[in-house]
Amino acid sequence: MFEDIEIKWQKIWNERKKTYDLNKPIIAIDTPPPFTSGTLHMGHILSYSYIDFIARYLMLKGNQVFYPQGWDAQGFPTEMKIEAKYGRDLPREEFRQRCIQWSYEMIDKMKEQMKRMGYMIDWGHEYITMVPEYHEKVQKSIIEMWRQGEIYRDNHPVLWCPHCRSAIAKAELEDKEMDSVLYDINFGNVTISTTRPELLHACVAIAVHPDDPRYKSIIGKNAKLPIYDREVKIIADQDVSRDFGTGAVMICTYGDYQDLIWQKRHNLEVIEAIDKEGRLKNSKYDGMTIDKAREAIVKDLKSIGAIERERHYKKIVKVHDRCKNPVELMYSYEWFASLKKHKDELIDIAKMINWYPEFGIYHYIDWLNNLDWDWIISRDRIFGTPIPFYVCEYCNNIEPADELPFYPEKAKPKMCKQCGNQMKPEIKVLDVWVDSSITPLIVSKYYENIDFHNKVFPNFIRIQGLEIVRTWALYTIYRVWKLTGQIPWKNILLNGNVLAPDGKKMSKSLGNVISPDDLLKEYPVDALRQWAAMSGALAKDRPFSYEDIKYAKAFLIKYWNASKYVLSKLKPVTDVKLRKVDRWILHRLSELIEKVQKSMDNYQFREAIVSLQQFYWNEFCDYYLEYTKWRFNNEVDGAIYTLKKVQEEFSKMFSIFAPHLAYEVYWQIFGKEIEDWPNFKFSDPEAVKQVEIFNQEVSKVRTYKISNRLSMKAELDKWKLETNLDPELKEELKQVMHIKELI
RNA sequence: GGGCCUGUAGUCGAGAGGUUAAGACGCCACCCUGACAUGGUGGAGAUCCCAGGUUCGAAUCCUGGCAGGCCCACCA
Repeated sequence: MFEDIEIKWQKIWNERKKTYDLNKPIIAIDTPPPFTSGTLHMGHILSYSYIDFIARYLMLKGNQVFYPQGWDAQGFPTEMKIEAKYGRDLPREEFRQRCIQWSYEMIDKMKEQMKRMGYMIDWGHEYITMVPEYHEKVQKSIIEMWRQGEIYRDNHPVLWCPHCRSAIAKAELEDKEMDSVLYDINFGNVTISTTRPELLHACVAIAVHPDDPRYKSIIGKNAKLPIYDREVKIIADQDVSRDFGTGAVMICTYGDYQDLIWQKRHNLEVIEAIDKEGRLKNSKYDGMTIDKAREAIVKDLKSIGAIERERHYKKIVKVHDRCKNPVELMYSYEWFASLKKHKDELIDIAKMINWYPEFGIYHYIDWLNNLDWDWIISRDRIFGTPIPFYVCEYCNNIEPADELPFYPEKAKPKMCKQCGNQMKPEIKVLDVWVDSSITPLIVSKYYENIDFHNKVFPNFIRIQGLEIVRTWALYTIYRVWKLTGQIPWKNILLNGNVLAPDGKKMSKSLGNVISPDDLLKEYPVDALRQWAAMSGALAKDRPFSYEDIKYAKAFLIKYWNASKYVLSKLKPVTDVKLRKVDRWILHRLSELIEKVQKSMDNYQFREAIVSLQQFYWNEFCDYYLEYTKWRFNNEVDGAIYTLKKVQEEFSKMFSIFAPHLAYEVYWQIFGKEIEDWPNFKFSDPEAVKQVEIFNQEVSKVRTYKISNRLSMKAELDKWKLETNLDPELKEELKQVMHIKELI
């Protein structure tokens, strides 16, 4: 129904080149570069609509708004797609090219969707993380941080998938329930419980609970490993669970995450138990796979009578989401950024930013307080920004690349300044969060145009999901602080997830996914945008609501029809005499402007859109419009002035949420585009008071007519007035409700 | 186990010390009244999760429960 209007205005907006007057202030917005999956989901619609509301509001208020869009192209999901299509054996460069090509196709699709949503993005300043120019900026930033001592390479425990032979990120873990056996193994003076006897050779201590009466006497003594005949210390730690197994545990480096904590806490030695292919090392079972070694050692332990008990139970094991194989903790050379040592500083910096909602900052603070180690910024992948360093394998010296962008395949040879040997270009790539954590600097053109940067920085606002506060927001604040000494933005706004209507997460497997494209077949764009505004409190997960979007569509139709009415009545006015009802609605309009403004200043989109809807439908259409009808036979200029004024100012405000229709309506009345925010004030409290009583009287007449099965138009000979009305409103009542005489 | 968020008609939700506790969906009845039947008008429907406390006054503030959700950690 409104499609022609949508197409008309999108064409106008998208073909217009945006220009900026550099002599005036500019407000920059840091929007999320979406991962280039090829389709926007409801969560995208929610957050990009939020951004657009803010951008349009700020623009109407007279600001120059700089609002570009980026794309987070690199990373694991794209590699998976390409692997699925072309297999695992493509040469690196060809693989990368395939990824790039695929990403461009996806970007085109998503860009079309964004344009269709009417977002006023400045497409002249798009950025894509996979292009050489972007790589260069990321690499520059990393080298700069390395110079500051923020980046280092270290041998460090990482999550390792022996099957894929790669370090993986915490986010790539999945839980899997597996059958397991808990063995009680006798160590002489103590019996420990373990599910991983094959790690016995990497046992570096025994731990018991400090208050466990069974073991109090042996704390500090040694115990002897069976088979290996090596002695380890018995230590106390409050993390040991007294009820589990025997209440005594062997600490191995590393059986699991808890082992790592204990090793650090008690400063224990490290024995590497498993190699990168998942075979044992430093043991009597070297070369065996983990499963084989477990079988073998259990047999050996049984033969010497060291196993006292076996218990079968189900255990949750962390597996790699890609191959479903158990993940090991393992030493590996990786690159790190020194996040942890700046904990307090980073909390102080975050407090300089306004968080909407305020509790968002606690997600940030809690995460920082619970950080176990620094940010691992390297990945064993292909489709990513190369790490711009050379490494000397002989003396571990590191040198940054001389020419950027740096690609290891094309890197010039380099000799180590320390030992004279040939250095190796690093072939690992950077974590994708390294790419995306400088978006405020990309937006502000820090690496291209320092004058522009100085002008817009810190950016006005960042909008992002609550669940990535601990990654994107944290890494951005950290990196931008180190690179520029400033906060990245003055404000940060957090949005929640869109759930399925039943309150569950949308997922393909549950078949409850609602897509924007499907909705747009049935609902106008401006309805979808209103849904976003109506969807509620910030940073709160909300089920998708068909009620809301249906209402939004109905509201658009209402607005359109009322506009038709107003348009049909318009004519030049000369003698504007305002009646009390005019003064009432103008007063209410003036209040509405203030209220919506306040809501928008606080990013309360729901409050703003609901105020607009309620005013327009329940006051303007349901009452005021009806009050004007009889006047077209008489003195009508006051009504025309008022209708036009409400329509004008309302359309301006409504255009934040429903730009297509609002611009069209405004265009039809004024022959130009909306260009500013309402600047209209009107106050007449006395008229408001009287008209509110009048409205109640109207209701009474309506009730009477209904209970007597009369049409609203039916004429009444007499009506007994029980309240005191002004003569003008008495006349109004007679005319509006078709009453001959008031008694 | 730790942190955070949320409990208001059948459903969704506004309200943030004083209102007859908005509005929407759904339900019932009537009305094609000069834009709109994708509409209009009216109606029924709420011990504002529970228990204490602060206050002249609490849905609103405090304390303690109970329930749900999210994130994190998690038993070797």
